[in-house]
Amino acid sequence: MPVFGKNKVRVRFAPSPTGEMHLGGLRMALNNYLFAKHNGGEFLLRIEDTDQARFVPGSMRNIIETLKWAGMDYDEGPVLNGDVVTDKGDHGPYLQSRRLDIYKKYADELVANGHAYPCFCNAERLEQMRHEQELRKEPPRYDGLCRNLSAAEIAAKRAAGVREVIRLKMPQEGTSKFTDLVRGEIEFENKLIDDQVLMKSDCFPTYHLAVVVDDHLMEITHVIRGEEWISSTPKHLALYSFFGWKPTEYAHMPLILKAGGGKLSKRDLATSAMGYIAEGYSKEALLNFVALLGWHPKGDKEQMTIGEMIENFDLAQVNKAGAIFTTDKLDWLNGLYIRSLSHEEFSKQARPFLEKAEFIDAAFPEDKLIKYAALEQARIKKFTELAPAIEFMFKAPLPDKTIICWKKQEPANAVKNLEAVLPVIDNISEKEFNVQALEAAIKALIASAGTSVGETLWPMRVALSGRAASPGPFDIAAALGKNETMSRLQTAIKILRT
RNA sequence: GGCCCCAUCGUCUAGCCCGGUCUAGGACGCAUCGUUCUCAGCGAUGAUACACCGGUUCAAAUCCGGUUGGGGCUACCA
Repeated sequence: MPVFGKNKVRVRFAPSPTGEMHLGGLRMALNNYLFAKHNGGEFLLRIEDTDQARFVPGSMRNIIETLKWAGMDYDEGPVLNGDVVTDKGDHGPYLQSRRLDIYKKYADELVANGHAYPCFCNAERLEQMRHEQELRKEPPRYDGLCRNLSAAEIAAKRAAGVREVIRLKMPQEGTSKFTDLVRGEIEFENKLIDDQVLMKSDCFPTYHLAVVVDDHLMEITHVIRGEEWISSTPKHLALYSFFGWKPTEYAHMPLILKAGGGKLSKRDLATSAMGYIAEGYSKEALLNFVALLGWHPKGDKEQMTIGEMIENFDLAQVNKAGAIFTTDKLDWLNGLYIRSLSHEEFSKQARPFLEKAEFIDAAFPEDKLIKYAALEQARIKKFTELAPAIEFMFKAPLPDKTIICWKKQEPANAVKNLEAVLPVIDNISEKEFNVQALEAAIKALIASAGTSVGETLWPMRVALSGRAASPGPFDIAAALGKNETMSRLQTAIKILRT
């Protein structure tokens, strides 16, 4: 296991509770988790709820539940007991809204040391300022009006009750550079970087202050986050330097893009991570799929278990370009997963979907369901496709005459062949009514008649399934049982005779 | 507009750091064939990519420069 410095690797997943966790979040969490586990380190969860305007109640619960469902247990982070949030680990609290006094203390320290300053500009002035800058074709940024206020001026503003924020006093010379673990060296000119607001007028910190303070206090060693944060990294570096702290390592992951290009938003995804589960995807396939977005293991093996992903994960193998999100591979991966299951396990996992669709009830016998579900196991890509696929097993079909006949087959010929099948099937005992016995008996019948296989098997299969495309006739018959098989064949004969 | 990041099949990507073994590999998807009553599955085969222009070099997907294109940031959002 590689060890980074003297300290144990500690990484965090730090989402904002602004809605349900979507695939982008699941992917970021997974990248951090895999990195931690690969290096024998720790994985923490921190909730970045510093924007009261965007806060969505219940989203923290969704995040915690999604992580739990995905099997990404965090070593430290918030824990929900009913509606009460407690902390697991000794670097808490893990909700930023519960750390306000901490941020205040560090912001004050920055001001005291001349690395930050109170700013009294209101929203209107700021907007006006930006507008004018735009007209002059200048980059919009804070003009530094409050940068060098005297103590007396500050006192006067405060006495007058003007709302204030704390701004970072970004150095105006030199450059900031850092080595990104996936991109190499990145450099910015300091004078181009804005005096970022650190503390808002509601006394909440902005992301920039909170992330640096928390990552330091929580002893985070590696920040693995989205590429959209690259341009704010110099601000974070400045803070580390002002506090006299050692910055974390940085790895900026490529973004997931929507089909036409552009950042993937909640709207584009339509569904949350849990929504994909409701759609019938498995955890295994989803995690595997999401891991492959931007990362590729050495070698050609793309289907991996979580254990294999942990073993193989390497930031050096992360791609720099953004990945366009399409679900073809997810469907394939899910199909592989479904086919890898035993019939029993498949039926067990599929059952909740069938019950939820009110397709069967809780009383439906398990052994029967195993047989029915097995018929379509190799044919479906997600669990939600099972109900419509096996519906014919529950409801005897009334197929159209033209479908029952094979190719150009005459109805009379189909009737003849189905009638020949009847006694053969009747001859098989209930006890031996299985695929092998059925196949042997019926193939023998066809051989002795000297006809082509299709003119018997096709009408028989359609009689049983009602569909042009379906599982094979012997499989259906065996699952259906003798009585129902006989009955469906007779029904088909009647239809053909009308 | 400014700053930053990026650029290989339709998509996810390998290769790029350490130039020749790349007439560019794999996977998904697609097509065809085989197995087969059908569908699925499985097996085989096939089509499709180094954005462009220069430079360095005996040799460039790989190094350098530029162009173009895409993306991100440019909030008292994260």
